[in-house]
Amino acid sequence: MQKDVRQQKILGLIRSKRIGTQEELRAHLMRAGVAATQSSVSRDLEELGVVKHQGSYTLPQSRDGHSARGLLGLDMAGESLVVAKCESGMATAVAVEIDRAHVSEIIGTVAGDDTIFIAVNDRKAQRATVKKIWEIFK
Amino acid sequence: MQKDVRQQKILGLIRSKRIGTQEELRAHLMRAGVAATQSSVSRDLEELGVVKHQGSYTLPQSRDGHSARGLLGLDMAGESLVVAKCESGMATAVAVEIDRAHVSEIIGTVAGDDTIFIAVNDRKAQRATVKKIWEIFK
DNA sequence: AATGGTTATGCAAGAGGATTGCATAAGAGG
DNA sequence: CCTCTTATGCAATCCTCTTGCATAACCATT
Repeated sequence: MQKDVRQQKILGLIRSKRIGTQEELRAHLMRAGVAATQSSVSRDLEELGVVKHQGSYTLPQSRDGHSARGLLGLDMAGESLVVAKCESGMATAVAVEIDRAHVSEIIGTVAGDDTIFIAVNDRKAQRATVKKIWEIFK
Repeated sequence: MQKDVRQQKILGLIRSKRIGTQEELRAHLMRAGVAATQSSVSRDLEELGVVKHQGSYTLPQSRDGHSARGLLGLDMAGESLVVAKCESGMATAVAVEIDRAHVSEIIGTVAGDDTIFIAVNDRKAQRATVKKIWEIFK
């Protein structure tokens, strides 16, 4: 499926560049090897919750460098693990918050000092989980 | 879709009756107005995490909060992880007990506060592991 | 090891949703 | 009103999920 890849690229693009129109975004996607029509871009922006602010697309409540309550990043490992990187010593706190959110795809979490392992069932659940956790901490 | 209804009925059935084979389960489903083949039943049981224990199907989950020495339930994630849910703070103790049992399929365990990740090789080992651990604590 | 009973699974078909592009409507700013 | 930009109804297409069939794998017993 093309959609997830495209949306990820879009997020990357609007974070790194000033993008003023959907056609402009579309051109960048093209150059990145992702074909898309303006229709799709429009629908993606809607889904991602991107807003146009002062003439360019941006994520609402954009993070200004400092991490969201201890969470530094999310990665996927294999097809049934999501790995969360946290600030030193914050993993447990972050894990508690994730647990409290009751993300349905999450089967279990184990926290170390600055890393959390999150068990899920498959790639699909992985994607959904990353997305949801990111929502919690954004 | 038929699937959700069928799986709910299955859960109800294995909780209320002693069911020893998938054909038996299938017959009960029929009587409840849900047609199904043995293939579907097999896949449902897999998805639901149902385990055959002492000759009858059952869920590896303690219903009544009161657990078998700290173990609340077992789940499978992907094809090489078993996730054990424990009472708060009990994960390490439960893990020690699991380790002591020397379950041959278990490659390693990591315990957090109330969750244990248990690494195994494949689906088959997963099933065997859930069964064996459940038997230890039952 | 063969057998009989039970359970798992590869494959292909069908059903239902999700995704997309096109055309076009709606909106925004001059 | 005109142009540029964005949103959306519709239809075609693509995918994923579900299922049954056939059969393989498994397991206990002899």
